[in-house]
Amino acid sequence: METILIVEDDKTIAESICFILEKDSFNCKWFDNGKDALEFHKDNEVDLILLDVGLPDMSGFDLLRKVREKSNLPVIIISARDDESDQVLGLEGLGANAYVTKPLSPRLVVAHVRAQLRMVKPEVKSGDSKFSINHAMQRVVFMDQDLTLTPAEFKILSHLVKNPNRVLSREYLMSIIWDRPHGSDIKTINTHIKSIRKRLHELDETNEYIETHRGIGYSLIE
Amino acid sequence: METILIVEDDKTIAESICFILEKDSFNCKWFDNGKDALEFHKDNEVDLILLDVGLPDMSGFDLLRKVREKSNLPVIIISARDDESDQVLGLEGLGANAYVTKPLSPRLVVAHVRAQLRMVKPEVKSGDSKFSINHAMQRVVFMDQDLTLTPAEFKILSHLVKNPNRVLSREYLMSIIWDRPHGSDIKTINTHIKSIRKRLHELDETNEYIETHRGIGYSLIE
DNA sequence: AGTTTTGATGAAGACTTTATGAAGATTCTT
DNA sequence: AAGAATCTTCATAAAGTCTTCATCAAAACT
Repeated sequence: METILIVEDDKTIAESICFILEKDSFNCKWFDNGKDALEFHKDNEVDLILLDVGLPDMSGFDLLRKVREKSNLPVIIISARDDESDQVLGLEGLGANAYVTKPLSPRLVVAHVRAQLRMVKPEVKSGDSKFSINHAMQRVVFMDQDLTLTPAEFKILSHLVKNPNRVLSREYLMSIIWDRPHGSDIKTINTHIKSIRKRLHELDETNEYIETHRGIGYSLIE
Repeated sequence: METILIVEDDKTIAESICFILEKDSFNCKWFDNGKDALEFHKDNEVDLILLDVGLPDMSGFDLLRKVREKSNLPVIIISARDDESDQVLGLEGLGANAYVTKPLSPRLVVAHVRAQLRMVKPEVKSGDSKFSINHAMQRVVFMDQDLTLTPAEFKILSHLVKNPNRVLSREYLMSIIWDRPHGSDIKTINTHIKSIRKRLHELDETNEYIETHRGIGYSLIE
């Protein structure tokens, strides 16, 4: 699952973009300043950066330059300035991949995100985890084998894989499964977890990968 | 040397872009109408298309759609219309890669061209696949035999063959079949898939090549 | 220890999605 | 305009999935 980094000091804009991206099953991280964003990018896997050039603490162009020193990932620039020289500088000089100007439409931004990610090769990259997500096939890969999962199981497990060593509450997992509010029993999650565990056991009997956290929810152990 | 195809009916604009591109050691072909451009694209290797959506003979979006039936190469749209819905349609619906609006600066256009070409993905080679596509004949070749397919079937199967091991949603497959928005039932795809499967079975009973992904769509297994 | 709370488990049935065959509508060709 | 091919819709069957329920097991609390 792709992680999008949003660097934008306007909370309203950031939230509306995040909302659409997450509904689109992108993983979305928002920072309102360049320093924290750079920090996060250093330690985490990021697939694309949405970058506002008008940041309070440091110029967005400076951030882009720092990012480009280390990686080649797609960067989409958000700017209030509709000035051509900025665009050329950002695109050509520093290697941004696209440019949108304010006032911006969240839908258009997401369209740009998809347009960029479409061209990045669908590499399944996994660190040292036994899990990775094959988004193209809507499958979770476990120890180099495709897991056959039902839609609900896929949604739950992919979120657990995306947030390893982190407890996800039943309420949260419920909200993932359904598009709209659905007055179902929270225990339903237990049953889904049960069947996910069963499928994992079929491939590896030795370990317990999904840990129960009493009264809260579940987490995936790395 | 990369070949850029410019489809633009304004000679002044086309020439100034070509001038810069060629100075930048790109190979540049200019057409003032979609038909000739499509013809050229069919028979020649093209690395990127610069496309004006306001063409006299056919809509630029139609051209983009036709190009997308056969290839996945970067397309940058040039438009006089600064209208959001057009942008979203071009970028998201049809797979354009960037969008610039008139009045345009040739330097900015070239910056976009470079930004796109920098990330062109390594081609997917269909070496050991049982499928190949004969575009000229509008045929899919399966185990060295020509499959007789209806137009809709060809469009669906060729896209599946071009994206093996990848789930294509029903919505996406619908958009492939129709030139313009068409308020049809999404279940129509099921029926087309059924008849494609039937034709494949006539040539090979042993295997299931098209896999159903519940709630999403279909994929072709290699 | 005994009681209470919470989670695990297996199975039943409700529900949803897809497959299928056939009929009707549309488009294309002649 | 007729006929053929194709596309879409529909009804129903089949398959797959989700939720609930009853029961058992484990942990927490007194």
